[in-house]
Amino acid sequence: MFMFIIFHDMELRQLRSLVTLIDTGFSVSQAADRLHLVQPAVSQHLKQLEEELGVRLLRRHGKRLVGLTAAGEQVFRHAREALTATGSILAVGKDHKEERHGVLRIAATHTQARYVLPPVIRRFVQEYPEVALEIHQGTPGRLIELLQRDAVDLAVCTEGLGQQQDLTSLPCYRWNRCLIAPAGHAILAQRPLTLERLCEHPIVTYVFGFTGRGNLSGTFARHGLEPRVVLSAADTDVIKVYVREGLGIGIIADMAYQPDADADLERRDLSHLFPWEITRIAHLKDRYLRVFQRRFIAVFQEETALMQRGSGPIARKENAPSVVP
Amino acid sequence: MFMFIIFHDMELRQLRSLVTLIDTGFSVSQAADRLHLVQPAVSQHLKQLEEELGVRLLRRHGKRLVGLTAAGEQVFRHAREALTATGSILAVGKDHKEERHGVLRIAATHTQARYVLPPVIRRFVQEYPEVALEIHQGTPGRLIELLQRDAVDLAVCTEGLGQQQDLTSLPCYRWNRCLIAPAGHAILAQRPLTLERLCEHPIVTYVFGFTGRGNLSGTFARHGLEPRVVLSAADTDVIKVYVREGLGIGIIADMAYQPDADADLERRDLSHLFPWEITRIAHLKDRYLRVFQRRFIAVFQEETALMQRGSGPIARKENAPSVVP
DNA sequence: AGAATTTACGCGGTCCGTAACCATG
DNA sequence: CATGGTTACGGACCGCGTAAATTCT
Repeated sequence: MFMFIIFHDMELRQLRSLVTLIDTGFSVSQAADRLHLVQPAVSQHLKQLEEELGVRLLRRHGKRLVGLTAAGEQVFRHAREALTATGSILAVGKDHKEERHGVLRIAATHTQARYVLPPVIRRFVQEYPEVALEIHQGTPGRLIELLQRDAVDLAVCTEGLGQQQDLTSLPCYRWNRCLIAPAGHAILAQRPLTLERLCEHPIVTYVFGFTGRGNLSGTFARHGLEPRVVLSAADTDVIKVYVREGLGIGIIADMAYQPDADADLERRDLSHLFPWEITRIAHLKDRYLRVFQRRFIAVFQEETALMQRGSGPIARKENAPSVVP
Repeated sequence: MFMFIIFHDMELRQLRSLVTLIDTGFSVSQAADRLHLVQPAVSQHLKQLEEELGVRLLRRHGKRLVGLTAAGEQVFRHAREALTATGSILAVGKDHKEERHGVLRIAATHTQARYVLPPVIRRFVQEYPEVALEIHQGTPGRLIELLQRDAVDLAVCTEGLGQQQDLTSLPCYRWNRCLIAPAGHAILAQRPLTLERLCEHPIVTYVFGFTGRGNLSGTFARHGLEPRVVLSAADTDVIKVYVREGLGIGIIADMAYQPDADADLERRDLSHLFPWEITRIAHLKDRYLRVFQRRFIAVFQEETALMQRGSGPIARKENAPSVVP
């Protein structure tokens, strides 16, 4: 009779199952679907991981998985690192194999996707016609989540990127707000525009958490003012509609005003009232970016710099700080 | 008849084979030995990697592997990241399973191992009697290599750590040189000691690349002086022997002078002549350090700070800058 | 009861080791 | 011809899918 000591190696699929489990909010079946496996397979992966490490990673209520233990949190972090690294290896391979082919998955807020990205995309597809584009839209919080779970490659975003440890972000351009009102509106005659005067009118602007709303509300609050926001939307187009309806004056991101399409609305710069916002482009830290992904970032920076220099819809007094890392 | 499209996943063992291949200087057989596999297995891993990525990773002369391609370099970097991450996961497991058990692999130069580590180790083994210690010795360059190939956990080192991108290092204590000479030697009467006076005598000191020899030679050179080094050794003990023999005066790291054992040799401080050296403790970047490994670093910092405050062999005027990151 | 997870079991694929083959210095 | 790497092949292992059992909502 012999004793066989069997040595189970930790494998990548087990880590994938763990990470996907967490991405799905601890549903083994959903994780299995995403991984194109059946539930028992994923269950087994998790069990194997816990067995091999000799530590419970998952908190359970009976058979339901409800969260991570302290050990699980640490393992999770390193598991994501490992998967990022292996993903990078695949990306390196693709880059050297067919440099001009691939998929570019971008996530952006509505304002970015609608008003900033179009010229960038136009130039990019011209340069890389064989690269398939995916544009995802969502709140800043959601964009970050998409990056973290590697559902997108790049995110274009103004808020909430600074504090994420696992992301890298590059500043691209800065913007501020402008006022829009139907031609003939009383506020258009008032010079200079002050925070107080804005408060005299009903306001239509962004929902909190979208497109710099935090800094906007904050600025009013810091001056002890309470603007009367009659409607808030996630989406500049919606704001414009209601400003046209006469519901109130609009405060929108300046790059969202289009001289041609919005000729019926008059525009006033508000950059003397509110802090500048910096729009950044972010990706998973330590992730290998394919050449066309890096190129997209460069095109984005070039196009937005151009936009700020006044050849685009927005004329600005000073030159933009064109940031290149 | 059906077409079966078989999807080969990249696996960790393939990455391990690639990384080990490089660590062994591109010998497939040696890599296989280290991995406890046979040559064909490793060969297959490498082939599978190249096939799946669709890119040549290895440069070949006939069947001999001689180096990495550009793509191989990039893949290698990320492969090491992936393995570091999975190694971290195993370490997290061990920490939560048996926090006080494990192996601590330290690499140090001779001076550190002989004169600095002993009191640190004494305290550490008292606190963690169940942790097995391995102490490796080597040149600074070798220590870095050992860290990079994950052959040791920590390295204690004065030179060459700053420039390595893949290592993290913490400054621990600073030191300078001292002069040693047999009692009654002419130089002991000379006050103050200057670089010029040192040059009047034959010198015994460290080999270039060891224990701050670079800065030592550099200092003389910057003053246009050329010391007459009659013997250089990698090892303070050897230097002491020849100083006792009367071969010359010794210039050694100050923490290597031991008042009791070296009572026959007189010591003079030389910190007014040479730059201070900072000894650091380094580990692989992004690697998870087990609690007792972190504790070892802390003990090292505490003990060396104590040493510098004058309760150890070396009395210093000012308090040491106890650096905690 | 029903949804979700774990246990049981069998098949197919594959991973590694042995052995033969090839190339280089 | 010896050293080192690749190709060929077979057996053991195990990972996944199907199906039954179990447990919590």
